[in-house]
Amino acid sequence: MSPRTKQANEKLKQKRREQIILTALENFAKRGYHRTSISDIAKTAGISKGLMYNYFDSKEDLLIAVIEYVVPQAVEKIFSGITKKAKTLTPKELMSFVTDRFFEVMQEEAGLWKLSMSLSMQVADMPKIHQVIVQMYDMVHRKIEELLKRNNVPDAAIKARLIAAQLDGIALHYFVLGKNYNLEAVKQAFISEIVS
Amino acid sequence: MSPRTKQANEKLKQKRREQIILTALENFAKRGYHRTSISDIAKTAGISKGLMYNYFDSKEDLLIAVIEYVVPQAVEKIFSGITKKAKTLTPKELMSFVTDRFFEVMQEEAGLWKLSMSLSMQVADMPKIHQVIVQMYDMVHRKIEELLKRNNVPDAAIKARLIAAQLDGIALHYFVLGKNYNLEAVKQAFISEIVS
Amino acid sequence: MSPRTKQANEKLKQKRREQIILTALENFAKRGYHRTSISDIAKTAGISKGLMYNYFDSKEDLLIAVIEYVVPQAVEKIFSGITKKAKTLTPKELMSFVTDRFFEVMQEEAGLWKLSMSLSMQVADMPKIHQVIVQMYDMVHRKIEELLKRNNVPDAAIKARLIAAQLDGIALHYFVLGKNYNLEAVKQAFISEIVS
Amino acid sequence: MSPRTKQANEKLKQKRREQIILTALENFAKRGYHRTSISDIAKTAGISKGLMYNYFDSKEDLLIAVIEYVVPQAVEKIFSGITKKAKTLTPKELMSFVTDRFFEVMQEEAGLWKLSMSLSMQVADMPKIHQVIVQMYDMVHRKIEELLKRNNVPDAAIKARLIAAQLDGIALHYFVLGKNYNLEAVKQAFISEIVS
DNA sequence: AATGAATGAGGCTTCATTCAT
DNA sequence: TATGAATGAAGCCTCATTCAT
Repeated sequence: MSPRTKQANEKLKQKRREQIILTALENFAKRGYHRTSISDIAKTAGISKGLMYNYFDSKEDLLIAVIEYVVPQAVEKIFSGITKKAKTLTPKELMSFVTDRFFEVMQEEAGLWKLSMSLSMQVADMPKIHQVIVQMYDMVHRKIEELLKRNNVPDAAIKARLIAAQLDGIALHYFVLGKNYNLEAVKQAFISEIVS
Repeated sequence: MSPRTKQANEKLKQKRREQIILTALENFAKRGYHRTSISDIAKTAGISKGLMYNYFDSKEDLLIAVIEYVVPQAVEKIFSGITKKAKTLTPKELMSFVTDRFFEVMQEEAGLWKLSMSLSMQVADMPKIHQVIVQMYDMVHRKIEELLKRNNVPDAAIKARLIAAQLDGIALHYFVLGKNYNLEAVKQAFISEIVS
Repeated sequence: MSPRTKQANEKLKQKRREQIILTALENFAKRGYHRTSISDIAKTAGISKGLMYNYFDSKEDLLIAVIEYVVPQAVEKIFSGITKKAKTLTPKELMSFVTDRFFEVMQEEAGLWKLSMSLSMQVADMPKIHQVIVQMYDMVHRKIEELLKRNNVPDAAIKARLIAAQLDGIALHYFVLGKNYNLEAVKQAFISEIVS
Repeated sequence: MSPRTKQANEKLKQKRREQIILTALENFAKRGYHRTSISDIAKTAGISKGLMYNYFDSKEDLLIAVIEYVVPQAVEKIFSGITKKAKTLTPKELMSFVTDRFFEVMQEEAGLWKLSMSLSMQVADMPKIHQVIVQMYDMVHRKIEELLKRNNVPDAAIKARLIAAQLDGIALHYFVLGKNYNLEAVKQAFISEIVS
């Protein structure tokens, strides 16, 4: 009687949701949130504008969904495998490993990174998004802090903030300056400083 | 009509231009570029929308003018007085002095800072603005590099990039996290690391 | 498949139809026709949007069905029992009885009442609905006229129109002014005038 | 220097405002508020949609403006000249005179009348408009009450409500039934009742 | 030089209706 | 019979830009 099984339907919906989110990220990353229209996204996703609103209540909601969907994945990408490696690597090696992962993911997910950075600066009047972004930064701070504690670094909390700032700063400059930025050299310098 | 009048006019025009630019910065900083309308700016500046277009061909042109006018001033603010101090301070003291200035200016000019950071991330299709911003970052890199060279720091070029990144990263986090960010502690930690 | 099943089905369909109609009335009454969506109604009725279109060809058709189904019931409510009472009550008592019923039903069915009044004013391009509403008013006029004739009131036809107008006018004002309208006092005044 | 004098400009703006208001009334009256789009109004008024929003902040604001602009004029039309006549006519003649005016204006301003009646029933979620309409009904009630007091009618307040209800009810029925409603006869009956 | 009325394209969103399943 | 994903037209509104005055 019922059309499609509920489960199959739910799965399809989930797929569609992801498709929209990824298309949105792609668009937002390319032109920024405000310069991207719902129309753009729908067109890129090959669906009608109206359908968007079956999945997300508003453009802002879509943005939140994008961030909430993609950011944890990126963070996970960076820090994943750490627990396994934790047993075989020295703390310093771990730190170096994570840093490497950071730079890899930053380049792979440049769109996401740029988007969240530009959003970070202009969410004063978008409280929901502000909150999501704050949580994201907090999470990263905490993860780095944990790593430092394993290394018995004193003042791990503040030190974590310094390191996170440096990484984000490098990302910022890399995105702005592009090929003119010697990312590899900066990365090596960063690692050798950290590990020293 | 007379040459005098022409000159006076020219001066007046220049003044007005500056006034518009500063008003625009104020508005852009407060609500972001896209959420600020030409109407808003004209109203705040106390002139008509029409007149705005006698001074700037488009909204984007105005944005460029803002960046071009204001960014060098901020950079100058940070590094000004350095040449004078250079004679009386040790290199390390100089470094510490500049860092202090950086944090002061960052807080004083938070609006400008946020604006240029958010623009930095989404200038793919705004080449003129991209160029201005690139120059700004380059200038800062060079200034820090000079300072480091005075301190006989090896690899001054790369080191300058690391420091600049860290400063901008701290600014980024500070703007996002606001009161929840312990700027003072981070700043002290940064300085003591630099000077060590 | 068997005739029995067909009959049962038919009955079920009828039940469902009524259920949709009543749900629709409830919704239309609460938020007005235009501010109520088919989605709203389907959700409230616990069925799918698609199924709605098995029962009604369009939203306007549903509206017509609502009016056609519900209005006669309300009229009936007011005048029901009259023939029985006619034998035991004096004409004046009857009149008073009906008036009481009118005010009762008006309050019980406020939603329906408001809906049909607001529709009454803007049916220029909805001829079907216009017709239903016209019939309703005619029916009421005739019923009142009959009552008056029993009372040997001269010019019963015109008088009926005056009374009907007064009742509807009171309803109108009551709906608009709500608690600020002293319905009880007005009602008493109306009855004492009628009966005098 | 300035284009047009400010006064001339103000006058033009006022004219335009009125033009929009009257066009809007015409449209709202014909098809109701919800079935009339801003587009419709702009088209009828021969202006762009955007211009509407130079004069009114929203569609709802426009509706309020329509009512506030037009209702007092209609009320005035009905009750105007009363103070002059008050000296030469007996109270009953006055009452009859006002009633006549009511029916004239109701027919002349049928659009406005229908609009405000239909709105009356569906403003539950438009508080601003509800308020305006309540005020309108209050005003009429007070005016009638005053008239009755001159006639030394007891219970003038309640009586005024009854009369107002009757008049509005007649209007309601007249609008619904159109040519099938014997307005002239009803009117005569109403007047003779009132005056008796 | 200066105004601000006017335009029109485009943005976000809603919703009646259809149709594959 | 029943679902609800999907469409697309239409609605309200904003705003950069132009232009008559």
